[in-house]
Amino acid sequence: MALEHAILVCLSEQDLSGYDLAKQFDTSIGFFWHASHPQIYRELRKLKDQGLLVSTDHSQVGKPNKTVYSLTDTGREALFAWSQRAVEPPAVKDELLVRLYALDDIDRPALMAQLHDRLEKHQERLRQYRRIKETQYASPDLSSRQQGKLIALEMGIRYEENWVSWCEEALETLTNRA
Amino acid sequence: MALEHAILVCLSEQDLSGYDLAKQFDTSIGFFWHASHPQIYRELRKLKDQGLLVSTDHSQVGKPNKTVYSLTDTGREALFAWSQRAVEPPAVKDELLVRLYALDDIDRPALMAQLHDRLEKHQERLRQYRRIKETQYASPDLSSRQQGKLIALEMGIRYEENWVSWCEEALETLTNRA
DNA sequence: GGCAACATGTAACTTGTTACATGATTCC
DNA sequence: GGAATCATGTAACAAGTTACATGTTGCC
Repeated sequence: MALEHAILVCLSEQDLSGYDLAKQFDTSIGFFWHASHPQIYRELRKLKDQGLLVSTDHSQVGKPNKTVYSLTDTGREALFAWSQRAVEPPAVKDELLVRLYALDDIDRPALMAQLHDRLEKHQERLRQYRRIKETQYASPDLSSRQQGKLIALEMGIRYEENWVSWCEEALETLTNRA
Repeated sequence: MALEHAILVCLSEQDLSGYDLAKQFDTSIGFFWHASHPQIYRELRKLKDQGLLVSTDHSQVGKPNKTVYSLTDTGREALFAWSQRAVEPPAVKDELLVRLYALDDIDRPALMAQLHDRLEKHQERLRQYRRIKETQYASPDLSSRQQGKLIALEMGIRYEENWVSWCEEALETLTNRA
């Protein structure tokens, strides 16, 4: 129901090929809505059939040709209409938290190792977000589009900070009670 | 790949019917791993076929009969083996954050209303988590199983606190820049 | 009698993942 | 020659949602 709209969001800023979109969904907007390339190509076909996108072939020098997609007026209207619809908070789905529910029946040392691993991953992600903020959003006057992205990025930063401190405390608590 | 394991986690604590499991996945463990009832019944059948669960019919007075599932030894081993496998951090997927990426092309007043709505929902969820903590985890000596659940609940509380403060700040920023 | 909660399911569909498949170009 | 990156796809499967379907019991 919504990869469709996330694609419209990406294309509202600039025309992109499937490959470029896949890269966006692996970084940038991908921090808040991930998608794999088979899913993207499948969705592009559907959106084109619905008339929300048009495609044009671009030949490139030194690289293989690519098919670039652009929003149609109908596509931009669909994006606007979608933006008016209510959204539910996303459901949390985390295997690590589920494992904590069975603390008696799982491998404790393995869990500790997994918490360490998570801690490191969230630290790395946090560094990445902070780097992006410094390099791309440091200017005092941002366009409103950039402003929006920055607000989302702030959520990313807090989210990772939260994970980092939670992992640290969880490790401490579990060590003391071992 | 993992509802299967979340069910094993639930049944490692106590035997449950499909209906009871559905309730757990709507509250409790459901805060960290949600599942709908068709999915649960489908999974129970598979787990039973694999020999990880057995079912027994329980006749009840004053209520319809139910089928109660219990872990087999194989099931408990599968749970332990799963707990040793590495876990990836879950992907964030949030339409509201995606909308911020297209701040120029969406309905701004609608977005503000959605942020208000989210704020209220996260506040409510936070109240709920705090109530659970006070009523169910206030005791100084918790079993190790309860300890684990409390650590997960702490994540839930921080997660919601984070959302609440982010929503407040996002609303403020967007109001000033309107 | 009607509603809410209990209890269990199926069918159809959408969404998402993994593995496979192909071929171009650039750089070492 | 081989690896990396660019570029686009298909096929099969797994996971998740929504709507439909059925019947019980307790309570007002």
